[in-house]
Amino acid sequence: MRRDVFQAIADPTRRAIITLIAFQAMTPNAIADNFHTTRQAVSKHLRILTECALLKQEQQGREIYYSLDIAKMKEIDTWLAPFKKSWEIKFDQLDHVLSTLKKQRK
Amino acid sequence: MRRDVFQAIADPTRRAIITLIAFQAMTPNAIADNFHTTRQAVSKHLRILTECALLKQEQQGREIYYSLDIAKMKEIDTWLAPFKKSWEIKFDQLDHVLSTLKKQRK
DNA sequence: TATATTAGCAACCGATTGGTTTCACAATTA
DNA sequence: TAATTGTGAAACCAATCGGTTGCTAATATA
Repeated sequence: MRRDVFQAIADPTRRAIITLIAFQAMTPNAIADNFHTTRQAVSKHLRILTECALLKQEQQGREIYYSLDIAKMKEIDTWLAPFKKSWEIKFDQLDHVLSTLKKQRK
Repeated sequence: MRRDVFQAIADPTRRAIITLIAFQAMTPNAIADNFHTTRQAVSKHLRILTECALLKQEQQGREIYYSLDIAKMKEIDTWLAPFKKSWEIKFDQLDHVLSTLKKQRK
């Protein structure tokens, strides 16, 4: 089945899973503990996220650790990039102020 | 009906519409000319995009011009921002950090 | 060896999706 | 005024979605 990153992140539960495992790899059971659904439902979400390469699997004994593939997340940003310029121009002045503040802090 | 930006951009036709009208406002008929679907199908997409505030309408006589609300597009970038930091680090560096963390966990 | 744990798959279900055709209505134009 | 044009809404349809329950396979543990 053809999977699309944009279709994958359309579901709020899947976005929550992405945020959840962003820092550390987790097993399906551990992930499911964070949601009010069955383990099987979460398993389906993991399948969809894995099929579009947003998630990587690493088997450890009978456990499978799922982790986020940051490179694939960049795909969303790539699509967004052309539009991004528009709002960056709008907040250009603010950006300038912020970067100046950062430099001063360092 | 509850509309979500992420659900809105999940459809490839809707993403194409966004790209199409990014530069200039267009009428439903003009937009529909660019797709192999009926005008009514495009009208539905425009409704969904408008409901989640990605599109703005401007009536001119009997014509309605649709334009992109760039500010709403930023919402996607906002969700992406925390992850963005990860891929902005050089990838080999990130890989090193991650593998070190994994080894520490074991 | 027997039992418990971890995980994915299959079948089913109601709701939603994206599409179509048909229709209604307002604004332009002949 | 009558016909045309631009648009949205309604009704319908097959396909997909997110969820459930029940099952099987593999690994770990008593």
